[in-house]
Amino acid sequence: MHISTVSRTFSAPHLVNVETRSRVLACAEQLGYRPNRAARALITGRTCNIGLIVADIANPFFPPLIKAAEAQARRHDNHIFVADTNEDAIVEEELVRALAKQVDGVLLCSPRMSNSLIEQLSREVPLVVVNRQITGLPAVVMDVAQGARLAMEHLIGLGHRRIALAAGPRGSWTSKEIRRAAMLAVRGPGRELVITGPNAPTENGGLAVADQIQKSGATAVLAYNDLMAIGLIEGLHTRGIRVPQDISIVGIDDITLSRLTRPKLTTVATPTAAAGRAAVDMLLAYGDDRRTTALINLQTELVIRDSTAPLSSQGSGAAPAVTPSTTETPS
Amino acid sequence: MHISTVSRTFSAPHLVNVETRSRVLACAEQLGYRPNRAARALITGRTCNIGLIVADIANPFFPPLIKAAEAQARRHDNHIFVADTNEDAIVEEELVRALAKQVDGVLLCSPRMSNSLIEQLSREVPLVVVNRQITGLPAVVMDVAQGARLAMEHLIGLGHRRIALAAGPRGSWTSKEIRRAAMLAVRGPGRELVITGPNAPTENGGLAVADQIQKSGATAVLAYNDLMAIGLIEGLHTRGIRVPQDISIVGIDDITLSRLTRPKLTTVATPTAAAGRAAVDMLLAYGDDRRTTALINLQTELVIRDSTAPLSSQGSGAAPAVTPSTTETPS
DNA sequence: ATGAAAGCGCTAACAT
DNA sequence: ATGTTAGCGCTTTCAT
Repeated sequence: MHISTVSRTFSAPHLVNVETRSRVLACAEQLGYRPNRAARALITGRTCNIGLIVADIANPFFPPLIKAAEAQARRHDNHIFVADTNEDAIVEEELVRALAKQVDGVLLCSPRMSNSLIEQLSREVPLVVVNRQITGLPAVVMDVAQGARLAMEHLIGLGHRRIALAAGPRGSWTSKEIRRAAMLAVRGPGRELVITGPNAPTENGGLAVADQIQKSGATAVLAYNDLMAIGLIEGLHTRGIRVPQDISIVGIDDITLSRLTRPKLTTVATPTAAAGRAAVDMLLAYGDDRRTTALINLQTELVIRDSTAPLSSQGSGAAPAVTPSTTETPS
Repeated sequence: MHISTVSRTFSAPHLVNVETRSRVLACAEQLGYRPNRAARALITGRTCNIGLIVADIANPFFPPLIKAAEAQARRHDNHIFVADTNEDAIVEEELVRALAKQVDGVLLCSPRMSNSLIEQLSREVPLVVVNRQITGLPAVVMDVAQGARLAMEHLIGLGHRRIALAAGPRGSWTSKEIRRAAMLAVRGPGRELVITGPNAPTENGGLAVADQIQKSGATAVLAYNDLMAIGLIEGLHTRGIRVPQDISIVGIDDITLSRLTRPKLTTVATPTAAAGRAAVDMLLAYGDDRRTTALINLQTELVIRDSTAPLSSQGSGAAPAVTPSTTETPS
């Protein structure tokens, strides 16, 4: 029994006699033998590894995506390299190049690079982009534009007329989409959209815009993501502005946290786990017909909780609640 | 200029003429050439990859650890495979074996396997264990025993006498440590420790014990982690029991979330990022002298926030607050 | 159905 | 300081 038979037993079992096969398997079992995938990759060109590059592992938006992608990859006997760019476009590029040789493809989540750079990199290694749409590249996006529209319609329906948008970081496709959709949705007589940003997509980013929001006189805010929304609520709280009594806040993402804060956050739910799975599937399907540059657009939905309220029950906007209309008794 | 010179330029630059070296580097730059690390690993035996196995990526305890480990690994030009066991010991074993050949070592975070299995696996691939102490194996642990003691002393200092412990999952070393320390700390005249569990280390796990906690008559609870503590607060809330007025709750971990819930959670802060870094350093130092099985024990500290209060200001324990002593006026 | 041999991209002796 | 050679563990023709 010789080495190539062993190889066939693992990579093309049907080519080997049933009996020999089981003999090989028995030996392997006993010796704890497993084919070395790196060596195999050297000749087959397939590493069975996937790179997953995210902007910030600790941002609660990503872990569900990473978890789902990892599970899906493993279902197809692939493993996942995870890397964190710290929201830095330079690191991002370097990371793709560094991983290129040891993976079959890279999942680029919420990239901050330029389109042209991404296109260039996609010539060096198969790329699937998540949360961004680039002509000619396979992508998985979540329909945040629709989500932003729903959020704005919700706020308008509640009577709000002056609405603020706390935009996301520079280079974020998602932020641009939200901005575009928000402008469209708010457009109308007597309505106004105030845009602040760019902001860091974090709690601190939200804290930092509280001041501008207060001054803007907006009675409602759509934030780039839940983390910012939560920071913003904190910031407004310390300024004596109550949510939702004085101002309504809507987030985006529906991270686990948003069900647990007080008030519970009204938000646009994005299907992050589904996105992770879809991205992996897309990458693994790359080989089958590589010219098809698919685009998967996942639906979002508005989850109404406690951080939004009708304008009528509110004070006169983001100014501290010392106006006549706010003569409430403590309850 | 020949192939081995190119190789040397990258792996032993000092052995090649300065001029030739820069010529090689220039060419490489122009062609976008990078040494294939898988091929290199085949001969050197070093993959420059590290496996990181966690119980649940989506559990907010892990992302800061993963992020720190990834950053530290990259600082040493290593990459990280991340895998998720879903709290399943079987998956855990399979994962270690599957990764063994393509990494220089594996970081096993909060493993649920038996000690003997872990010892066996450590003979197949260098292992560093996080959040668990196994004689003879390099480990990074956080001193949760000390943390649990601090938490209990805090509660006792507040006048609590009947204290509950909401234990963690079966197989968790951390849970055992906490239990041991809690029993020691609570021991004393007129004091009693009520233990419930094992429980899932999640919000749902906390929700699920709310009932037992209520019936236990405890006036304070130490939970296995913040997630459980938060779930427990929710569960108690729906039963009309207020935290901290009716019952005090302490969590463990100090995840980001615990600063953002209402009430803000009193908790034991565990240095997860430091643990991630330390574990990577330990693994990379493995080669230097492999017999040294170090143990790093990181300090924890108590962070007092709003979920704990003196017994005197509380109702008569976990029973609904309809006792005479709770005749408070709304404020 | 199995064996023999070449070669994936690289490094590490060993020459020169 | 550079070239030559063998071989890491595997897969894949090509023979048999």
